[in-house]
Amino acid sequence: MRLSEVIEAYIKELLGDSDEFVEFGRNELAEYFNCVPSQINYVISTRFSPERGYYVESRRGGGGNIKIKRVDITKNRYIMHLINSLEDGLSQQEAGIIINNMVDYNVIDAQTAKLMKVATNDKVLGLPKELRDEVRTRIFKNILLNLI
Amino acid sequence: MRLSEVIEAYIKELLGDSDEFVEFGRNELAEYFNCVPSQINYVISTRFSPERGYYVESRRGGGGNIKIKRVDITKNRYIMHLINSLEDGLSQQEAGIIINNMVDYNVIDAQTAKLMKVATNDKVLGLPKELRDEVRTRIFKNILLNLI
DNA sequence: ACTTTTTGAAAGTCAAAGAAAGTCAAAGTT
DNA sequence: AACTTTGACTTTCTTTGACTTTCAAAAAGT
Repeated sequence: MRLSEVIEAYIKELLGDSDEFVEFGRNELAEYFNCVPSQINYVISTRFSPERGYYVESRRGGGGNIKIKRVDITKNRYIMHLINSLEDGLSQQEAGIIINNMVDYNVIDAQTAKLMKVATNDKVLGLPKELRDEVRTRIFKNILLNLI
Repeated sequence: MRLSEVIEAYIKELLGDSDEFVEFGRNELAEYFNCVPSQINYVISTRFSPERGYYVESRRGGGGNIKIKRVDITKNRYIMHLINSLEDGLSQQEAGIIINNMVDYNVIDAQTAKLMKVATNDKVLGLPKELRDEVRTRIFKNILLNLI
């Protein structure tokens, strides 16, 4: 069994059924599994992505840590489906259409829609096009995930 | 738990909901938490700055002390003040602290706070640091603008 | 008595040290 | 070829401590 799979399983074990954050120190975990700390990052980025229904947060510095939360993907199939069907490189226009649809379907309210539009707006992001669409996609997916 | 957070929580506990000054000796507090006095300054400057809606006064010399008060302002003024006082190059941490304060001040609800945190999160933005703080600041400011 | 000086008790500043996590590419496996 | 493991280097946040500034009360000078 691959180490990354063991670590993946361990974190999922920690997560259990609850929809709470599970929290740990990267170095602790690495020590526990006798691997380099960056192995943990590898596991997180390959196994705990938004597409798979996970939201990840972390802090550096003294007392730093990593927090992972599992979103109950059965709870909102519509949103999960959306997340998985999103190509990388979402344009502002596409995002806008999706957001409007969500309002129409009462998935989000007008205020949330507005904020989502602002946070995925071309001018606000203000990056070269390729990068912009990439960043927008990440923001969009993660916001979606947190709406569930 | 980080000492700085414990101290932050303690001071907020002291402050409660009242709009009175809370008053203490820097050295006393440092002694109470078993840390160097300048730790208190660190907490104050990172958590209780004017930008975050606090007013701080202090006196040196014999019988010197520190007084902290929550500034009571309306939502829109709070937001306007925030927008104007935001430096370019906001870190995730700073954004997070400000968002938490907005919740404390009942300027935004928990759901909006979450959305804002996601949209200003390092991992979600996933850009090289120079760009990241810049983009985050734009997103943050524009969301604020749209809350008015 | 009334200034002026001293002195000690605070608080402030700032940079260095410490403690985590992140990145990225090279090396190893399957 | 694709996936995994490793490690050197970077970035971020916190803690610490030496040094500075300020203030008020006591001491000293007039």
